[in-house]
Amino acid sequence: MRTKQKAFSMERFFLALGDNTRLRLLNLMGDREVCVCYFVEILDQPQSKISRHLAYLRKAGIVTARREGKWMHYRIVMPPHIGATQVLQQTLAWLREERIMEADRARLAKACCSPRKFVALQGAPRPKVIAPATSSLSR
Amino acid sequence: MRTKQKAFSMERFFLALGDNTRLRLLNLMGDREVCVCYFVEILDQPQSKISRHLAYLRKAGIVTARREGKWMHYRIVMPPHIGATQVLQQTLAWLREERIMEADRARLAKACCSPRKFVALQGAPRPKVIAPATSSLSR
DNA sequence: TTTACATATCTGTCAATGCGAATATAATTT
DNA sequence: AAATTATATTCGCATTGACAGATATGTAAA
Repeated sequence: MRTKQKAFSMERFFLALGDNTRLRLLNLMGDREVCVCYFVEILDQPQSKISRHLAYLRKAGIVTARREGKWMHYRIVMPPHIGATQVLQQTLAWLREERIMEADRARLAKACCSPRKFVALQGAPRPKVIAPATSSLSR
Repeated sequence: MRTKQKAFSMERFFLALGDNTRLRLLNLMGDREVCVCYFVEILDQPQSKISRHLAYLRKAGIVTARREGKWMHYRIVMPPHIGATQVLQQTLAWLREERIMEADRARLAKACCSPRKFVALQGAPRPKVIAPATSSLSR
């Protein structure tokens, strides 16, 4: 059983966005579900670092995880407040406009199209576009 | 001469929003210019704490200060990136919807209407609505 | 059940930030 | 110029969070 979630807080929400690695992760997710192994390859950072930041985002209520065999897939979920949802949408739009973020997305696209070039990704499940993330409020 | 500003960074921008005191300050400013003494009274926190957080917001490029005699007035300025501007606007909208933030604004309104009830505010310059904050981009 | 792989968590260290208390600076008044 | 008012900065300490490296857990394959 998962440890009890702290109540959603505005402060925590913004703190979660206040780290470059986490912003890069959110940018890579965008509107799709991405396997952890892709993050590790694309960002070229130690796996433990990626995992820690994903956990942080999860605790802040910004992403959720789904296990599929030995792979974990992460995706963005809209937070339980309209206001937060709209801020997050704007943030994602902002990410789409940043050069560095664009470069990350390009590397991900490349890895998806020809995973053979990324030895570590042989056989890993590809990112999949998902239905537009909805706020937990708009049921 | 002011010490050199660090370049605007997305990370820094969100870190600046990731503190409850700073969110309350931004909420009180909204679309007006507010004197430090009002913040101290309304939030009922030590002056040094208020000042430190205002300095943080200033360094993050989210507010500017203007001196008028012995009083300092702070106001929100839109950051030098369209994306940041839009996120900030959404954030302010979100603040307007939060209960606790509403209560702060109510106290400010009260202090403005009858500063006599707030001894410390006798003679202090009242908050003034300003032209809608514009991004430094849209000159 | 052993092994291998993917991911998560723990450990120790370091830097950043929060805080109250005290002090410094700037403008105004006396 | 001294005293007063408004605000800013500094100090010492506690907390948080980032990091690399080591280790633990969960799942599947052999």
